Amino acid sequence: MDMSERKRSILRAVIELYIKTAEPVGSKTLVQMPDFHVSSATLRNEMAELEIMGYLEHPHTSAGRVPTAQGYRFYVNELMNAYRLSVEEAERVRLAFQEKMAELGNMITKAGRMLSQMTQFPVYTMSSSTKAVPTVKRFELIPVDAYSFIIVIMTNTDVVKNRLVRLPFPQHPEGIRGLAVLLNRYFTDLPAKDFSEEAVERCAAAAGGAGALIAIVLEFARQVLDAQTDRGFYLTGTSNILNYPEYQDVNKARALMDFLTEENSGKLPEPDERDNVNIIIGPENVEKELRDSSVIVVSYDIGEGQKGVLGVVGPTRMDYAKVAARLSYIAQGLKRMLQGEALPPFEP
Amino acid sequence: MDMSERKRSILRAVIELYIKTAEPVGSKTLVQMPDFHVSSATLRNEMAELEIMGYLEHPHTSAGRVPTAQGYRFYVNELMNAYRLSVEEAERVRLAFQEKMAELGNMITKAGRMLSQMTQFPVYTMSSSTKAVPTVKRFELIPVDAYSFIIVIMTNTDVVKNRLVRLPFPQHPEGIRGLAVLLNRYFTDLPAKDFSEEAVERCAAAAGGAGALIAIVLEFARQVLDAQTDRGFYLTGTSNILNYPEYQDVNKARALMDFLTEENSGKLPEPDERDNVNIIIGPENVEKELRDSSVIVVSYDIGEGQKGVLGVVGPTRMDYAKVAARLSYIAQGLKRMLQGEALPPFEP
DNA sequence: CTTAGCACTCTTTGTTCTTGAGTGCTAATC
DNA sequence: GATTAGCACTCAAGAACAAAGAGTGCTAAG
Repeated sequence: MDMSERKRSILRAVIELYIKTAEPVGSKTLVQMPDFHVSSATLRNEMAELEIMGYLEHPHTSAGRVPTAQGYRFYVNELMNAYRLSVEEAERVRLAFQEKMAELGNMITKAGRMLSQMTQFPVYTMSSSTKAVPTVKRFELIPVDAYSFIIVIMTNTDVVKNRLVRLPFPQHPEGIRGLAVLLNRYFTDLPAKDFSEEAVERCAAAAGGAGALIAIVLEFARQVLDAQTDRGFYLTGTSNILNYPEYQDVNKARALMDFLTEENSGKLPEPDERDNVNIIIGPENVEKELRDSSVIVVSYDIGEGQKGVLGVVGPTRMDYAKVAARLSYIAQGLKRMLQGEALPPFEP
Repeated sequence: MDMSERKRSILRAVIELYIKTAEPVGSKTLVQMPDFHVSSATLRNEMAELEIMGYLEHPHTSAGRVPTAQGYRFYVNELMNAYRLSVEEAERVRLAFQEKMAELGNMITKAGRMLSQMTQFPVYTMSSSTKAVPTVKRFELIPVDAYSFIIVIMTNTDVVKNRLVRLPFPQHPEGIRGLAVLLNRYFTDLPAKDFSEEAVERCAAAAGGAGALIAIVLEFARQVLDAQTDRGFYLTGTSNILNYPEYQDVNKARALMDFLTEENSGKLPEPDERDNVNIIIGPENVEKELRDSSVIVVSYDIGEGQKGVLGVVGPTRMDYAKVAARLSYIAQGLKRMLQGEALPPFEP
């Protein structure tokens, strides 16, 4: 049984109708469409064959057809027309970008919120370091007054963090500056776990009076380096799923929502390849909690050694073309913003 | 009609049963309790009076009694026994604090997650500045190499932020250090909106070649100061509400969930007074989206000029005593952690 | 004041029946 | 050989109805 042109267009019609209505599609509905000039009986025969081929299924005898995961997959790979944002929509997004991002706050967070609002689906964002082990590239200690100084730490991932430290005893600014030199000598380009006791002692010996501060600085360095492996997880719009009939069953909704949390951020799909929009359909998901849902996910470059991940979660009946288009548009904008570029009216 | 001792204990029993079961409480159920040595008829009479007094109500003729908001209020004010965490529970929390907090990340966030897990309700946290207008207390510019330097900004709220700036043209370290002095002269203790054109020009004139960098530094300062008014909102455990029968109606659940978002953080209850556990019952809420729910909220001191808010949202049928106890226990722990104290086995 | 008793109300649950959408199959038609 | 008309069949969903059960309010007696 081969995939005739007519079968393809029937399959496409069934899927697109089902995406819109969430109702099983029957032969009668199809016959009313202007696209088909055949009788309902013919459509029934074709649909029966599509069912045998695995693209459609049947909740029960007297119901219309519903796409299977395999059906969606075929649709995504072969049938789907690329969705192009309308000029208005693209412009609206661009303006929102300009405006919202100017408010500062976390740009990534804001972009996630925008995307969720546009798609009406939950959206997750995270960033994951691609550089293997984070190390300190440079220590900087700035004396503020006799009782306090600021630690500034730059990592090999070009992240800069600081902390104001208050001391219970006065400390000479020169001692602090000297300590910085020593710290840079002993502890740069070293993963946190290699901050050895021994090195601390040698450094303390060289530092004299300021040696007592080493532990404080290194503790902060450890925290910063640990935070580098942090996934910076953010999630919005989960409650949107309650809008869709597939999650009217509270248990299903809860199962998905419980899964979509920071704790599980490591289990959420990440794209296999940079800048590629990945579509994972229902049972294709590794995690069983996602097997009834689909995920569209993309990654984008941010700074050196870091990539960002942006994903949309929804029912398998999801307008893949539209969501993918919006997702990649936002990712594109985000990438530019993060690189500090101005925002040209980028490609829709 | 006065509130006899017996009425009080009947009211308490009804409320506590209803909190446990979410089922209307009838006279038969009460008569089975060992606490009452009267007949069901007597209980019925008493309950009818409690209903007239406004503490109970009746979904329909043949149903048991359900507490009204007024009933809960009376319970909270007069009837409720303070709930004391068991030693085991307190100890468990203390250990979790020690462990989880050591992982760093945002302590407040972690505490929120713990509380949500303990109560099985959604929890929100935010911090709000109590100091009126944020200003820069001190600018610090650290030259890194000819093409880059780090801006460090300390605010009057003792927040320190920094940013690495790359320049398209080389800049002499001395010029940068000189600029720092000028910035501190012209722009400290000044709200962001008073960074006038005029002041920028005067400063630029004095700075010479490095004057071009003023705009960059001030832009960052503006961002930092704006972020100071940020509420640092965090929310967890929203999906928990789906566990409770009062939110089995998907529309109700969605209404609440849609309301519980960052955008509405300003509308969420904040305690009237520092360190006081506030209980807001159903219709007592200002926001109509919360009128079917209750909120327990507390604030705690963090650093100077900042207070933190920690709140729990749940159905009006909520174990007020238990939740309040847990909430304030966590808030207490959080406060200590944030003040950098070690964790003694604090009061349950 | 308390309680036993009883009629009454209203929700909940289960049952049965009907309706209608949609199918699969067969036989006739192009 | 592909298409179509026709028809019997299936099954979910909804309506209508009945029965059960929980709980009430009231009355009259203790």
